[in-house]
Order: sequence, then structure tokens, then C-alpha cells
Amino acid sequence: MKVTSSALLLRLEQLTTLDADERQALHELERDSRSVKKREAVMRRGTVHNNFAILRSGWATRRVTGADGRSAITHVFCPGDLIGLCDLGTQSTPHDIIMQTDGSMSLFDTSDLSRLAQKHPRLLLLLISMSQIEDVVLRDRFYAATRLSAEDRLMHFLLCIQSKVPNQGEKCADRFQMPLSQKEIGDALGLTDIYVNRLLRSLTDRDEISVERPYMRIKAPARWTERVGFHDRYQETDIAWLT
Amino acid sequence: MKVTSSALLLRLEQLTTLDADERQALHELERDSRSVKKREAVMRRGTVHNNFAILRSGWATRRVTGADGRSAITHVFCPGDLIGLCDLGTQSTPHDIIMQTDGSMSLFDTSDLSRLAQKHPRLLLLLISMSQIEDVVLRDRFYAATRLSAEDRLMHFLLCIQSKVPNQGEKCADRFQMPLSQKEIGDALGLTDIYVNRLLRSLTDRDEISVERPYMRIKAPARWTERVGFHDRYQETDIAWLT
DNA sequence: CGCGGGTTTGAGCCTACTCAACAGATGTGG
DNA sequence: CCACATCTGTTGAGTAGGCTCAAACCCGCG
Repeated sequence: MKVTSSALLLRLEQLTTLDADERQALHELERDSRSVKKREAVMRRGTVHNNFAILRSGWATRRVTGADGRSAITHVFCPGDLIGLCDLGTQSTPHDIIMQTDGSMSLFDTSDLSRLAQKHPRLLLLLISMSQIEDVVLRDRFYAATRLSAEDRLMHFLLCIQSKVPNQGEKCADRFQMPLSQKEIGDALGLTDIYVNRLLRSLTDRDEISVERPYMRIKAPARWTERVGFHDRYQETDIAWLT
Repeated sequence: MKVTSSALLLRLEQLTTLDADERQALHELERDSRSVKKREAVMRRGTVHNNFAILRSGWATRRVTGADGRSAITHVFCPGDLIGLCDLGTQSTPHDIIMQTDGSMSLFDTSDLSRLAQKHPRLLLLLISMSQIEDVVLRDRFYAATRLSAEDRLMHFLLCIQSKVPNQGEKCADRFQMPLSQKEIGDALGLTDIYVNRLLRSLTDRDEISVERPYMRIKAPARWTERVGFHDRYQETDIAWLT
């Protein structure tokens, strides 16, 4: 039976070269994969098992939820993303991971990881390096959330999502998938769903975007990028120094 | 000449056991240290050298600065903290690091790191794991910044700083050092210096805190913790699984 | 003694929120 | 296959939390 292609492998090989051993190890990591459904919590804060995962298909988010039920979306994950490698130092999962769409993932815990650390330390470092990009993005978003107006914040976030989107093979380069509802966009920005709606409405009315659910199109991404000071951290990725 | 004690080594040894080789490697990493002055930018965004550092004494912050000059403080570093290990995947430093006080640090770049990766992969993983805690804290702060009221946000942040403070050997356990001005606290919270001032004033008037510059005291930290849902991520640290 | 950085206080305003209601989609069980 | 529930999007009206602008004070320091 043919091996399903791995979004993670594809991305890694664009950034560095793997030897046969490493490719094999990666393949074994992804051997078992579980299918997961929309809205399912694949990792729950406070639990100690399955702290690490490779998202093989579908979208997921990391959510921080408060006592009053309000919550914030700190990360958005797409196929090929690594989840939880940024929590190595915590004894249990610090925040929830929720599926945004149906999908599939390979799950691990510390014992798998510590095996990998012994047998393929370089590979682990590569994976960690890749996943750290997400936290660089979070810092940009922290700035946006605290220092930009609601509209600029929204623009910044849409650019973030656009830059995440894997090359979908579609010719319309400026059309991208938006896997979040308006309420969820609000949770990612610290705004109300209602206000997000007004902003999106205003943007479409001014012909800045067009919404073609579940897709979206930004009419003048370059202008937006300039305006809100957006950086595409994925394009700036470089892990080749790890020889 | 006697070796100056290393805040980093102390912290690592509380969390796991190092063998003689690793202790030696760590010692060599910290051999050269440079003294740095308040307000000095020790790493500047966009540059490719000295991307990594061990902060040996003093306090520093990571700042994200926008085109209009507004900025946000995403991280606060204290002695023994690792800086830049969370940016492994970026080709250049993504954000500025600024000294908040005079201090000293040991600086590295990717070549040092890739040597370390080859000779002491476990040690590098330990260091990375430790430094990732800071990003877990940032996610908590992201939630606070987007979903809590200004006063709760401020309480949350003060608890964060208090939990960072190294055991100062002082008996007053509830008194801690506050290395940020009100304007800087505002940058860490997404508030104006003026509003931070009003909040602090109100808290002291209600006898919730006392300000004894450069120290500060929270009168009822347990109540605050409950109220804003604060987690002490440093206490939850666990890197012992990396055998 | 003057200067700059940090703090304090007042007055007025605007951005983003709350509450409320409805329309459209989606899904689900009988 | 329809009836009902739930989630999502849309719009209006009124409000308030945190902002802006302005000015003064304190203090350490050159």
C-alpha cells in the first residue's frame, strides 16, 4: 500500500536535508494516526498523556480558557504542524488543543520523545525549531492585540492565516482557507464576535476583502502588510544551520 | 580565582541532575561574560549574530516595536534566564532584547549552538525546555491581555513577575523586585502609562499592594491568584523526563 | 541649579462593548 | 422528510472602560 504523503516531511525537506535514517524515523513517528472530529479536544490542559502530536490533516487551535468561560485562541495549526513540542518543560499540557475541522493526527508522549531525543537528537531539534516559529508569531500577535486598532488587528490576523496556508496547488494565490468562525476570530483577536462581524462587513463593503466561505480573499495584501507591519515568519524560517 | 556562582546552573540542578561533562560544558558556555548597561539593546531584530544568550545578572525585556513607535513587552528576563533559545528556527533575531537594569550576560550564535547540539544534545534540550516556559507564560498573558479587565490584567502581571523572582534570600517572601516603570508595565499589558498609574494608585489606596521602590508587595496574593486564574508555570516545570 | 525621567491628577472623548432581536444555515431525531 | 434545536451571521441602540491631551510635581543627577 502506498504511503500517504506527509505534509511535515514536505516542509522539512524544503528547509533542510534529511538523511535516510531521519526520514525513516519521521516515517515511523507518523505511522499510527488517529482521525479526529471537529470540536474534539485532542489535548486537555492538566493532563499528562499525549502531550505531543503531528497534525496530519485538518486544522486545530490552541485555546486558553478562563474561569468565566471566556477564552483566547493563541495558535492556529494547519496540516504538517507540530503541536506541543513547545511545552517540553511543563509536566502537563498547559492549554487545550481543539480541532477546528475533522482531521487526523499522530499522538505521542514524553516516553516517545525521550526515545527520539536519544536516537535522533538532530531530528528532534529540527522539529522543535520548526514549531518555535509559532511562538514568534504569537509575539507578533501579542503586539497586534495590545497596540493596534481593532481593524488593523484583524488585518494582521488575516495576513497571519494567509501566510500559514499550505500551498494548496490552487492557482488563485490570494485566496485562502479561513477555518475560523467570526466568534473564533474574535477569540484570536480579543474582540467580540459582533464587532468582528462589523469589521468584516465594513471591509467587504469597502472592497478590501471578499468572503467566499470557507475561503477568503485579501484584495491588496501588500498594502495591508505595509500598513500593519506584518512579517511572514514562515518565509523567514531557517533551520539549515543545524548541520 | 573562585568561580562566580551561576544562577542558571542552580536552577537546572533543582530540576534535574547533570553529569560532570554537562556541568563542565555549561561552565564553558558561561566563561565569557560581558557587562551590559541599562537601556542597552543586547539583541536587535533583523541581525544575525549573537542570537542566543544566558542572562547572568540584571533584568532584560523582549520588545516588539511597531512602525509608529508603540511597543509591547512580551517577555521579562531575570538572572539565570536563557534568551533566544526559543528562536532557533528564525534566520535572524525576530525581536529586540533590551536591558532593564545594568547586568551581565554570555552571548552566543548559531555556530556555538550547533557545537553544543553535537557534543551535548541532552543539555541543549534541557536548556530549550527551560526557556520554553517563558512562552507558556506568554500565552497566559495573551489571554489576560485580550480577555481580562485592566485591573485583573495588572494583577495577573504582578503575580507573573512575583513568580519569576529568584529566591533572594530575603525573609520577606511576599516582597519582590519590580524592574519596570509604569510606562513599561503599560507596554507589557497593552495599557497607557497613565491608566497603569491610576490602577496602581487605586490598588495602594485600597491597601491591595504597597509600593516600596524598587520593590513591591502584594497583600493577598492567594486571593488575586484565585480571582484572575493565575498559574505559576515555573513551579509546574518538569524536565526530569529527559533522562 | 536646571534638566529629564518617572509619577500624579483632571477633563473630555471615542472605540469597542453590552444587550437585544432576527435571519440563515446546519444538523438531528422522530 | 419534516420539525426543532443549535450554531453562525447580521443589524440597531445605548454605554462605559480605557484613551488622549494637558499640566504639574517629585526626585536623582550632571
